[in-house]
Amino acid sequence: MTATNGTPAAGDASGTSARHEASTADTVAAVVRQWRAVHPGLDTGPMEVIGRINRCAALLQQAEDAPLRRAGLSRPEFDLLGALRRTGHELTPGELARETFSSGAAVTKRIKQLTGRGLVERRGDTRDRRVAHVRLTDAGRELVDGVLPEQLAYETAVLSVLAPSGRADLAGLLAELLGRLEGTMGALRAGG
Amino acid sequence: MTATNGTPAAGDASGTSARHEASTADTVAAVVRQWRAVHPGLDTGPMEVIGRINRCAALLQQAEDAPLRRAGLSRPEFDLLGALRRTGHELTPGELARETFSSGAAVTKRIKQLTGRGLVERRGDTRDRRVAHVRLTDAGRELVDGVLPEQLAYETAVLSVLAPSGRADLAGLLAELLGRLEGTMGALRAGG
DNA sequence: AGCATGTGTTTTATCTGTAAAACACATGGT
DNA sequence: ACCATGTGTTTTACAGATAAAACACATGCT
Repeated sequence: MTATNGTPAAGDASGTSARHEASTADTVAAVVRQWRAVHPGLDTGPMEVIGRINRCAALLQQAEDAPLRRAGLSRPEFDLLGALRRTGHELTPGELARETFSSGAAVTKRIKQLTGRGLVERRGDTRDRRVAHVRLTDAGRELVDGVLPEQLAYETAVLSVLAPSGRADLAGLLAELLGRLEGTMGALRAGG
Repeated sequence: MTATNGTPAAGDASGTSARHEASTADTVAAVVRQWRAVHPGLDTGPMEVIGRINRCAALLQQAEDAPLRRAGLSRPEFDLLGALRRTGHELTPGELARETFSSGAAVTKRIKQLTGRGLVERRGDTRDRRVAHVRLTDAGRELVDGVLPEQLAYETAVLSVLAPSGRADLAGLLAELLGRLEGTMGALRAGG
């Protein structure tokens, strides 16, 4: 254990240490401060949004795993079962892939897994024999219905660190960002 | 701070709230609507925040991969190199693991990879022969310094779908959430 | 009917991350 | 000095994801 580095910024020679977000001490703010010290010319603004979204997502997913794992489910598995539950009808593997934002191959594996555990069932389409239809078994539906309230309660507890108005504002801003993002995402493929 | 848009349906129990979010048609809103139809009693509020954070993170990471992959880097690799660059000094594998929020084993593999490509170098500690010290090579530093501006420009372009005030509000709210989350995360292990 | 083409799904090869064990070494007590 | 214990790092075994190819079948053209 080297005792030489007690303070985060090792070489803050110039007095350009901005004070904007000293009160909210999150890790991303510290990282941004470091970058600004090394590259004073760069606009680090986007980091404060994107870095925090990524970090929040990582922390929240880790937290969400807790109630899910008690039910023996991974998050992708729960997403698949949830898609079947909330749509209320059968879905094909392709539809499930689109609904859960994962690849077709991943969906195939998950269906195989979940079928083996008796949570979903498959049947072939009678018209088009390429396609399959996947539906929840009774056990699968009961599992989802049992886990979802726990999941939501847990999420509510996690988000209770924010005031209700803050939660609403955050949901609104994220909705705006996400809506525009999902609409625009094809426009900047090779841009820069 | 206050959202300047129409108030998003935070706790609307009656099912006639379809119009508010018709303008911001994001996928999460549709999913939440489906869940409310199936389970009218559940408070789906947290989904609108957490679901959107997860979805935004997925979309943004996919987008960020573009400029990174042109440099032949994955995001975890860039995070490792970036940690070395922004701290300005050598880091041990353990420090790198903490700094990049990944496991020690993953860091070991990445270091091996990046060492093979000549982007980082290792040396053993002379005092404590268990620990290693990792530093950027000149090529590694140049690669980071070349990629970072592209990365930030790309992120700026992606975030330009939001107004500057919206970006600031979002960054502030996420900072608050993240700061509290990072502080509290140990308190609700088995809670519900 | 026969064939080219497109679509839905699965398989294969490969890669990355993780948990748990193994390993290497320092440290402190005796 | 010796040993028990703790810490930093690496290895191992394995689960999971992906891209690309393979596969099965429908559809439309001739």
